[in-house]
Amino acid sequence: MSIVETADAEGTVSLHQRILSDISERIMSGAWAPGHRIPFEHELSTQYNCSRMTVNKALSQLAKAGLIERRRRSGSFVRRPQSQAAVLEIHDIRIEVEALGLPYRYERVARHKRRSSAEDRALLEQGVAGPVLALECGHFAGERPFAHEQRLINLTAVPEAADEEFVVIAPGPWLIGRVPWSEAEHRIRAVAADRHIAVALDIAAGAPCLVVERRTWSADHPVTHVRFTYAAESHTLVARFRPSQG
Amino acid sequence: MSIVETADAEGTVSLHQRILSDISERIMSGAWAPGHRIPFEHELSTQYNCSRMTVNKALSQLAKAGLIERRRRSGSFVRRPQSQAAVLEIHDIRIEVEALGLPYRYERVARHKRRSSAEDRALLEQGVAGPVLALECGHFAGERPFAHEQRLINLTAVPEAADEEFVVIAPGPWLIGRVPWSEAEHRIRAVAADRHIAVALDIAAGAPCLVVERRTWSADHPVTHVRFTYAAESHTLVARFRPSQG
DNA sequence: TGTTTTAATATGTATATACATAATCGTCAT
DNA sequence: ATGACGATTATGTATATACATATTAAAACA
Repeated sequence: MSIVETADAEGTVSLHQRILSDISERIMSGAWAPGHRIPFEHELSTQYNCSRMTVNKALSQLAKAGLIERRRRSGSFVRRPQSQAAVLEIHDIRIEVEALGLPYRYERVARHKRRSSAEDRALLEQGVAGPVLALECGHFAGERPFAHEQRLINLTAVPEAADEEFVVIAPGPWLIGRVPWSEAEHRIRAVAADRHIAVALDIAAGAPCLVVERRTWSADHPVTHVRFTYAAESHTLVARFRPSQG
Repeated sequence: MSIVETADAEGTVSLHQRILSDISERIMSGAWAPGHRIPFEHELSTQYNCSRMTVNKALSQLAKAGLIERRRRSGSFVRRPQSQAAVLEIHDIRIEVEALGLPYRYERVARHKRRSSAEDRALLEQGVAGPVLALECGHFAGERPFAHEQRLINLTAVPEAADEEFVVIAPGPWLIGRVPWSEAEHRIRAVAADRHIAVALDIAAGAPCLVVERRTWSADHPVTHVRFTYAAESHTLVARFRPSQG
């Protein structure tokens, strides 16, 4: 997402939006190089014939987006690109499959309720042992396996999950909207399919797979750990770029 | 990144920051569930004993962050988490290697200047044929290959690159800071190593690899296409979670 | 000359005010 | 009932103003 909002059909944008996009344009195009001092608020308010507050609103947003740095008494300066960040959109698998024009099918393979093992606790980053729900699910695109899901749900954080069989609804959509998440972490890597995954995805053992692991917290309590395994041919993650972001 | 700024040592935060974090806290904790109508601006301005403008500043930021949705005449409502977006930090490979405590070494394997082929144009999403620079580079962690880089640079967009040998400096760091980028796209997938990659990374042919491809534009002109290939064991991409983001 | 004090300046935050805009509600006529 | 229409209401944007705060430049002083 760009910090510049797209104008609507009539092209009516607010003044501070226009100031923001004008300046952002000049920075992006390189016309104002990193280190360059952009005009003072009072200069811009004269240029645009508006109040300083309006200019301030635009510049504050640019500063928050990391495009400029503001220093009292000195002015505002174009920042040099720092950490490059890309936004990964994490879609629902059903949506992904249907976007391919293929019929989606979900299947619960296994479901076990147990007291968390040391391994479970490591995956969940859970402090003390407690009840967990371990799920294994298949996601299909047409007849072909699309992704294999291995999930742990912390029943201390989400006790209602104990009453759910997850035969009809997949745990992902079930959790979303029910549990407010505050933080999560993704790990993405390539692995060779082990025997178990090879059978589940109907590929050769040792074939390359993309693994996306996600750990979710809600208010400092671990909620779930999920590992999606995709056969190499079936999946590419796409990330849009975000300039800036301080 | 949280939209709630961290307070400084004395705990002095501006009032609109406090309002923002109070509300954000209640949403994150689930106290205010999705669909809940949060108090009107005039109610909050009474509660906090401040002007409506101050409340508006906080709520506007929450809306932009995607935590709430604002509807005229109706009020502001907690949004249910929509598209989940994760921020991928794209680091410099040198930094990544050095973070592992290993000595970093860069090596230019090949460099060809040529008129762009149909394949080149497809990778760059370049309209018409023009001069391109094709580079192949190795990145090493200690003695082991860490990543293999295959890059195309559009010499129409970056003519100075034609004079650079890229023996000492890697093309990534060279381009960064020199070319202001405005947009990019990443594709991440797992592949089996072909003969060429297997030799370059010193792994078996067919072994799983993580491929990160990046295409960069600057002011609508394609600048570069790069493909990094990592041996499966050597690399995991980590993404932090961003709740919201409309 | 070197140090301290003071003034000037740009940004940061907050206020009261004004009017625009979109959506909803109630009323009234059909 | 149903539709038109005006009143109401919450948000959206912008203004002029005020004072706080950080930082730098200039002036005063030892």
